[in-house]
Amino acid sequence: MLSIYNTLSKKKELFEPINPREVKMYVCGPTVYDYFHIGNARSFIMADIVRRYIEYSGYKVTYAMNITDIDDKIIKKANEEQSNYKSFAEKYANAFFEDYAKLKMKRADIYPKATEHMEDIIEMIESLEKKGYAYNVDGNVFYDVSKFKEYGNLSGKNIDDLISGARIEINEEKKNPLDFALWKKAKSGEPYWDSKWGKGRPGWHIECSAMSCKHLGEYFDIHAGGNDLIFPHHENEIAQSVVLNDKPFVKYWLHFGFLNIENEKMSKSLGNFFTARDVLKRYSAEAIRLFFTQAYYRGPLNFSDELLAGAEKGLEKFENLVDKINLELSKNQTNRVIPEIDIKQYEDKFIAAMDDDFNTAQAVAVIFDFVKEVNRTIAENENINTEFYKKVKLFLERTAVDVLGIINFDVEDKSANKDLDVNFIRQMIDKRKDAKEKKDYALADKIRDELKALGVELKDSKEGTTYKFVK
RNA sequence: GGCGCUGUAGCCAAGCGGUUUAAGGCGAAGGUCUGCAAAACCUUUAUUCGUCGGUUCGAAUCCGACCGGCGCCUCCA
Repeated sequence: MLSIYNTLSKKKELFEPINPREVKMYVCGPTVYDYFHIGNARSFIMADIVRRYIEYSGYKVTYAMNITDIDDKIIKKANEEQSNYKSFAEKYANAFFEDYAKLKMKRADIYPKATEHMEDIIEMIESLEKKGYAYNVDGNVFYDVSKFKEYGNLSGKNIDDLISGARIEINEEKKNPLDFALWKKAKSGEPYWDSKWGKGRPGWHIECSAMSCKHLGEYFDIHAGGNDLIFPHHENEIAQSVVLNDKPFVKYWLHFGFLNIENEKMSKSLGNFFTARDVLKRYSAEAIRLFFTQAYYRGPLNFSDELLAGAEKGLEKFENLVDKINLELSKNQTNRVIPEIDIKQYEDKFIAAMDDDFNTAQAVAVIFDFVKEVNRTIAENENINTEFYKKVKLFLERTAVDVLGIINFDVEDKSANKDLDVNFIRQMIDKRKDAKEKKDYALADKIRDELKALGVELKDSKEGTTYKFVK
């Protein structure tokens, strides 16, 4: 049975979805004003794994990730570039989808955009106003936090402490410094939508309440996001949705730890970030995912080149096995031995690990243990039946591919030199074989070195020489 | 100041009361195989879990104090 740490109760809880076979999940997506960084990627990837594991567990998951395509930063940056906010946001939304796919994340079922839900948002604000939880000050509409008794439950804060805190902005229009904007009046030149309060745009928090409600319902199973969203974003969403729907909002709240650089939070404002796009130029998606899965999703994690390189190295162990499996599968050898391997045991361990609040580090360890046993079995047995490789592949596909996304069975052309002719490689291998038979090792090594320089690595085995492309 | 996270080998990181005289990965050392490589496999690499006390038959795991790192409280994954 799966248990999940719920930020709301600050405990691990047994996962029991509202509907027995179906899970509704909402993840706070990007504000499309820039490329997302590798820290953002950690949240998205871990959310992706949570979703995939729940699917693996037998549930149907409806997964929604919002795209915030109107907000202050978008307007500001679009202005700086002298472009229209709409095409500006679209450009980065497209970039988001590209990077998202490159990181091997499974597409959400729906990507609601704020600008496409204006009617729902406005309706919600009107309704909040009607219920007495919102007030209009000259075209700016605020949520009256003092009216909502449970405010602070998620983040473990209480209103009095927050008020006495010195870091809250002073805004003359607000009754209470904690009140937050539901509707922002448009300044001249800013994009706007018409409403009963005048021309303006929605505050950030209301869009998630509106879109999650519309696409997942008033009360749904999982809402996830980075740690920094707990307060005020998610707290505010709760305040809005609970009042509007008069029922609880979300059953399980999941929050992801930060990715740090030298023990400091990676963030746009600190400037210490790498875009996912740039990191992907140097490391494979699988290495990035392996790196993230080797740590607990809730804790902080340091990012460095050295660490990523280590993950990339660890991945080679998988890749070599994958190459071997693909090769064997192409042969279809029957009437041979099928060595015994207790796959069930590994699957049980994998499930036990993931069931324990998505302990991916443990799950990855199970995969490494499995791979080690498979390699040992291959080394110790000759004439292995293809059936064995099929079983091994099936297990890896179900776990390391479909859930964790750290292994890839598809043959990818990693060659830096795409013009290399395969026939040429074959010829060189044959030539080297002759040289080896004549014990002309100097020539054999020279050929191997030359191919290596072209990005082709040779491997000799009893069954002949194989090659693979390397970066 | 309030709330929360965190301190385990050279590095990263699981474990959170007995099944562990502490998983897994990277790195390092030795070995098997090989003409040599590469890969793979085998062996070694924490008598110890920030420090000091306490609870317990038993603690890395619970409690207390102390020391250190980080985050949120303002937009932020």
